[in-house]
Amino acid sequence: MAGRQLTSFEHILLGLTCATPSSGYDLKRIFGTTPMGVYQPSSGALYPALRRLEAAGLIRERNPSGSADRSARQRRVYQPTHAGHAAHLRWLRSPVAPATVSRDLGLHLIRFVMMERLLPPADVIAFLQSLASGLAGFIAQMEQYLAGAPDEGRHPLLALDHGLAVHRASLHWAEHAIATLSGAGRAVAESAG
Amino acid sequence: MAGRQLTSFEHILLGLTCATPSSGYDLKRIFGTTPMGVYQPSSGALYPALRRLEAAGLIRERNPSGSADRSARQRRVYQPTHAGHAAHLRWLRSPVAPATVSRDLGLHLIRFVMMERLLPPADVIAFLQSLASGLAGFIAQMEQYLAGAPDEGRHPLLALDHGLAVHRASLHWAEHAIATLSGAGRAVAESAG
DNA sequence: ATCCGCATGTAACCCGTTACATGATTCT
DNA sequence: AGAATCATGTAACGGGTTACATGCGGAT
Repeated sequence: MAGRQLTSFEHILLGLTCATPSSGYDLKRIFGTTPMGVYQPSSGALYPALRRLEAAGLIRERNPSGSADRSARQRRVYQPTHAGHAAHLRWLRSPVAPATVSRDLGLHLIRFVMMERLLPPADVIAFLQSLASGLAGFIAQMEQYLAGAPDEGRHPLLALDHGLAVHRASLHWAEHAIATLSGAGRAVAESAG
Repeated sequence: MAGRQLTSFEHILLGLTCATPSSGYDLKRIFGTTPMGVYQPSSGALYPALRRLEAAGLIRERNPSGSADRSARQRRVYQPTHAGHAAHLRWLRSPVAPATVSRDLGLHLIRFVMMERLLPPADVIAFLQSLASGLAGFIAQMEQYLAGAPDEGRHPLLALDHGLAVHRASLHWAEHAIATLSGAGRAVAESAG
């Protein structure tokens, strides 16, 4: 069973190997060339994390079949175990904590990307709705704060405006995504029905 | 001189003590009740950081005047030294690295807030302009990536849309802030002239 | 007298960064 | 053969989190 819960980084690595079995180097390149490859993990973070996932029984090395262990190094390709796949799905389905919706927004976006073809459309919609709800709550809090405690100078007010603007953009995006995906889901369901 | 460069956290603590001399507990409460007090530093992070800043000669304890050192504990209020004030100003004036404009956006916002009344309006405007320029570059990169490598599924494209939306919101905010502050600055200059 | 909140501090643990080391494969 | 790249790994270091320890102050 789970000794302790995984790091965000470990969850992401697990998800990537679930999508396509990869070696550490592959994963590094994925982070490097991927859309938002803003984060480039170091070797000292990547390989120990993979060993931890392996020790936890969530991923295993593919193709230990070659009998001769000579030249056994070079290109360890990892793939998820049953437990690993289950853990990944659990992570994808874990609820959006309203309190951390702002801080973990990037992580939620990564989860959203990884949900495709692993979660039924209804679950994805529900995820986006809870994300939107959390964002709306956060925005409401900021508006309330802004109404209650003004007069700290122009810059703090402008910074609050920034927070409001970007979170409203996220909220609008979530609503747009819900509309897009539920529309497509309905179309698929209709064409199949 | 500077033994090593400071952490972002240390820079923020230094800036807060520059704004108003504070004890560790004060700082903790500031993080707790401040607008975006999303981050609540732990005692194990806060107090060692203050000691590091003290050891670096950037802050010092106020009021060691009371001759009796008995009950010398309780409520150590820190204030910046000359070197600390200078270091803070250097940090506020440090250029916006275009490559990290997205990752460090929150930090740049904090810098912006702390610039008020410490930096001349022209420097603030220049800061916002370089921030806007970096954001525009980042947006252009994302648009280019989006045009070049499509067809990875709907979710990745939507996630990219999200990134574009929030960074466009940041860019618009920066332009609005520039307009607001330069307008106000001009008005002040005119009324003074 | 005691309990609770203020206030500072410390130790164990974990993990990421930096920098370096090493072996295999491919190119010239 | 030699150089560059692929590919994995390790050691030192730094700093944050968690959890615990401690002491002072005011309230009942």
